[in-house]
Amino acid sequence: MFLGEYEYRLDQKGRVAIPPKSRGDFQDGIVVTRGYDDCIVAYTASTWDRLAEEYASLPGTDQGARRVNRLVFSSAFRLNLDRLGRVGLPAPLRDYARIDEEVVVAGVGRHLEIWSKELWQRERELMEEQASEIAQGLTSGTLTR
Amino acid sequence: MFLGEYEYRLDQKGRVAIPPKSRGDFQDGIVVTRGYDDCIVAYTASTWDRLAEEYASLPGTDQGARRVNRLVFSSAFRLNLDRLGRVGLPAPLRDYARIDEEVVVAGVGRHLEIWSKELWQRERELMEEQASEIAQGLTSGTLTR
DNA sequence: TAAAATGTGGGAACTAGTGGGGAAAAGTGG
DNA sequence: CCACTTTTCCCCACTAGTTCCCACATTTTA
Repeated sequence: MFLGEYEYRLDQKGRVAIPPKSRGDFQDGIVVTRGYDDCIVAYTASTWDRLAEEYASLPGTDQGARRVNRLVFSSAFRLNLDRLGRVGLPAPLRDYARIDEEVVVAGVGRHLEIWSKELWQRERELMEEQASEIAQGLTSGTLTR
Repeated sequence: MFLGEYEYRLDQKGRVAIPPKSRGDFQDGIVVTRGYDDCIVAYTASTWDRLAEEYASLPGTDQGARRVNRLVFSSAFRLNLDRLGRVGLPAPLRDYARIDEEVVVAGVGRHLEIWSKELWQRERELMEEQASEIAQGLTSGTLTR
């Protein structure tokens, strides 16, 4: 399980460090792709394989499904960590997530997310707002039992 | 079950002692994360695993649920006590709980809470004010059943 | 009162973060 | 098809931060 929040700095070659505790999970490869909210998402090889199967099983007759497939697969890059536990972020993803130099890597359960520090801080505020609302909704649910 | 209230002092490296009686509960690891009211919450490994499962079951398609996941998992750090029963508090959590040097560790049933001493004292006043009111409401409720 | 345990501080070894250089591969133009 | 240029990838070195371990002094307990 991926946890925690870590600040890193992109070097001049566009590489970012992966938190040491998580490096072992990416020994078989790391798949970076577009996340939903202007961030880059990183899956382990095995998690990606499972996701890819699900996406691939969508009906090819449906235009929406075709578009989803196009986006998902064309946005994904299968890479490897270098010996020092870094990964080079492809330019299209860097642009999408508006990453320049200061970066936050966050553990979100089954995947990592890579954010520009500025966007992360903005997102954190939104998270806190929504968390309190949603937490109230959950109060009557499973989480408090 | 965690009980009691203990004062400690953060050392220069950001480490805080865990009350001796509770140390055994964290042998398999300690998960520290953001609490709701400017404090740090510490769960045992097994308690955290149960919580994480429930959170992970939220739908990934809903933006609100994604934000909650982001907040919950990125705020949590899985650590270990050192041989002397201390744990190093990650900087993001220290900042959030405004912890500098004087710290209160409080047992709150299933989890521990780590407070800056100043905030704890303020919170204690609020607790005492509200406790009598709230207790009355609860008297006819679950607590007495 | 004595012994054990605990809180606090410091030191050393190690790990991790960052930057640079060289080789291989790919792309481009002749 | 070949040669040159550019980019990408891999490896290494240096520095800084972190973690682990130990020692001391104070407190608690028997």
